[in-house]
Amino acid sequence: MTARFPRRARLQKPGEFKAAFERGSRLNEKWLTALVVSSGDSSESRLGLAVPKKAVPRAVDRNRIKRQIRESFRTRRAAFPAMDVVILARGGCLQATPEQLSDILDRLWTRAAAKCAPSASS
RNA sequence: GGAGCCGGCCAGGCAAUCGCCGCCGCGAAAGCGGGGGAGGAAAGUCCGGGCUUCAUAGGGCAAGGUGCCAGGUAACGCCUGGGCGGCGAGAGCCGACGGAAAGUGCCACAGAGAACAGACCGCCGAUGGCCCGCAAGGGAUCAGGCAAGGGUGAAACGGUGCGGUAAGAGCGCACCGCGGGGCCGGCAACGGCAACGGCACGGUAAACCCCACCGGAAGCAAGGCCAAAUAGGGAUGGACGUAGCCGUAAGGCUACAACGCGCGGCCCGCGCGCCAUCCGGGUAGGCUGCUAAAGCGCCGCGGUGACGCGUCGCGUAGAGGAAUGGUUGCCUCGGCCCGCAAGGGCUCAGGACAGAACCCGGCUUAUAGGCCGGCUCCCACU
Repeated sequence: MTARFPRRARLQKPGEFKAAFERGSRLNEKWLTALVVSSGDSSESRLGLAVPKKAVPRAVDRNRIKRQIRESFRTRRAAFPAMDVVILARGGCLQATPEQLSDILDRLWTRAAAKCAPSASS
């Protein structure tokens, strides 16, 4: 289970996204925003992606950015507490190099995990 | 060798490893194994179909579209062949390319005049006047004639030349153009031929319009099926005064003879109140539509060709908050550096345009680098 990313580790239902957007804590970094909520039913951490067409007009770029985020999540999620995270891409994220994006994501993961750790431990 | 034209094709390669999405097999499951997993444009959504639902007796009109002819096709605004016009030295390329003799409108500015036209400059002044002269004749230009030349314009009521004339004019002639008819070739668009007619008929239809053909609407979030919980609807049956409390439940106890709601202004009255089963609608959710297709490839036959027919082989992504990727190594191409060169080195965020969403046929647009075939022109050599 080291670095897998099966289907159940994703947010799939509109309700799950809605919960993150309405109740989640917002963590802002350059180009990306994370919406974190400690996951209710699942014991694993789950990821949802929101890359709006407005922020990234071309489909190729949207796919590329989603893949980069997923890859980062996949390799690190074993250390995460049970939480639901929605990563929201904002305008300008196309200018980020893969290295920059990866750094930003690392910061977001640690911040998100810190946010959820106390509630998960209790 | 250089310059260019046309058609077709590829879309960095191999390996290791960590992942993702379907399918098949094993497994109770976790998972494991096997095999498959973006494009030539998947894009723009501009046309044409299939499929689906709704509408529709039949037919007509309208909106909208198409527009040389013939063929191909399921169909098309596509493709092929042919015709005509334009461009190019050529290979070739480009063209909304039906009708202006059905009608209506418009043709600005400039210009004298713009559609059954017109005389600014100009030319002439033969003829009739005028002046000079004896006369022959000469002169100016009043009447008048002309439209060749100048000038305007996108366009000036055929063009060029010769004759002709006072000057001119299709006035006459030759050639070219034009016209209607004839003959010949062609399925046709159209082309050719000789004679005839002195020329009549300006342009504009991406202006209205006329003619011919097409022409119902919306789209896979189409549409079909299954269907939890909660609330509500209907039917049937049962229990039964109602409310509270106790009990897992069957039921028991207490209180009131009364209550609440609906019908109604009020009373009487009537109905409902609890439980079970069934039915239909329908939400979340799930399944389906969903990929075998007007499919692709080889060969043969028919056809100038688009394409058609036949044999054989292949069977090719199906997600659904949406997979098709990350990392590393080697090679390749590119870039940069060194070198006269062969070659060597650097190891770079360098590798075009771009990501399927029901499926096909087209069109249009984007596209690094490269390969193959055919053809044209120029230069050199033999």
